[in-house]
Amino acid sequence: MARTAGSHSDITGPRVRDAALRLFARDGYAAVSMRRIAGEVGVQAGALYNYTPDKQTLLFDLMRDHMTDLLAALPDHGGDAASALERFVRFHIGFHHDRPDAVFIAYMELRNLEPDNFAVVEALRRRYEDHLEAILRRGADEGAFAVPDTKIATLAVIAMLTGVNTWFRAGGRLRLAEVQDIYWDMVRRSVGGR
Amino acid sequence: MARTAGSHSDITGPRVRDAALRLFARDGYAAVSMRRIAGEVGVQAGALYNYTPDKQTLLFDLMRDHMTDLLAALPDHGGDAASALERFVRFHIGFHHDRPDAVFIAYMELRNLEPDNFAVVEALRRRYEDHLEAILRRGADEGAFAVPDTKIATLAVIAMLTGVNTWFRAGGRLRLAEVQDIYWDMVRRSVGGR
DNA sequence: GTCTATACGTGGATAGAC
DNA sequence: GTCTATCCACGTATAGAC
Repeated sequence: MARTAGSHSDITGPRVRDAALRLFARDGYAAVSMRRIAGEVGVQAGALYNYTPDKQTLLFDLMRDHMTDLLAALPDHGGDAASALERFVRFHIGFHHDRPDAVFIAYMELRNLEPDNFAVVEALRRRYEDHLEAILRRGADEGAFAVPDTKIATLAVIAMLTGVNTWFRAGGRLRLAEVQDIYWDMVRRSVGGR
Repeated sequence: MARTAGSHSDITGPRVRDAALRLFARDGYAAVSMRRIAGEVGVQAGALYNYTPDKQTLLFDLMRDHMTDLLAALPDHGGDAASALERFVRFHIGFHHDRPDAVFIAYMELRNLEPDNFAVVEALRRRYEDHLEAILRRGADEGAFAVPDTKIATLAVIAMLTGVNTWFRAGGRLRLAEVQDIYWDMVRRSVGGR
């Protein structure tokens, strides 16, 4: 309906983002040129600027959208604290496993964001941490958990869970569900649960 | 000792490495130019090549030396498994806290190592993991720990501990010794100790 | 919307004087 | 050992034709 014949903007745009995501994850933002992204998509470098004003915005959009998706997908944290924590652990591992490139970029490329963009992404990340901390604090208040410091416990748990992405590969010794079981066991113990 | 008058090689060399360490940690290997390193040291770019054959070797030397120092500083793992694990936890946090730049580079710049260099650094990292895994396995065999999978527990513990460097700053709410206490408590619980 | 062509800066690394 | 000067490749981004 009223789209110019031969227009590819609705297909090329996502392809630019996909290529950038993959290349940024593999080689790092600073090491990836616009020419290389264009090459992956099959267009010339100049054509990329129909889809992003510049390289920085391309990175920022990828990171912000990843964080937004992450927050939107968070499981409900109702019910008792222990089951809410279990849902969080399994969710974190599963969600991150499904998006290894976006996760890697979200953790590695923070320093390549310009200050204003950094502030936006950092605020989103903070909201994610707050979600977990609320679960831990509720469990501590109810006596279900034994955590001396909920903020530190939050950071420790997230660091532990995110580490899965550095080594887990489908088709290896363990299935994802087994990894989720093992980590849930370790997280539960670490916060003094049960 | 027959050193040429005016020679600074024994002082400029370390200064080149120090500057590279700091700049690589702050902005990333790919984003730091040889000119900028030279500027920090107070020499011209060409002079750097008296101290390193190229930029890649400069990065590699920093990473390899860091890993070598880390392995050399590992505490003895004798005694019972629980106390060996406690020593390891306190050591890891303390050692990493003392060298934030080197630690950051060791984790962030692996992908910028050329294949042969990567293999060397990866082998050293593997030896560090094996040290911890040996403690966990001994504890599991002795019945001191309850870990379903020592390899996963190893990676989980290291990820959790290394995460301290992303947020802890001296002069904040907690002293380092308190952080070590809290993490030792969480690690001990996570492997089912005591 | 994509192309070619290009402006313009900066990168790693080297040559040769001092 | 350090300097200046330079080579040449590659970076981001833009202009204007189609």
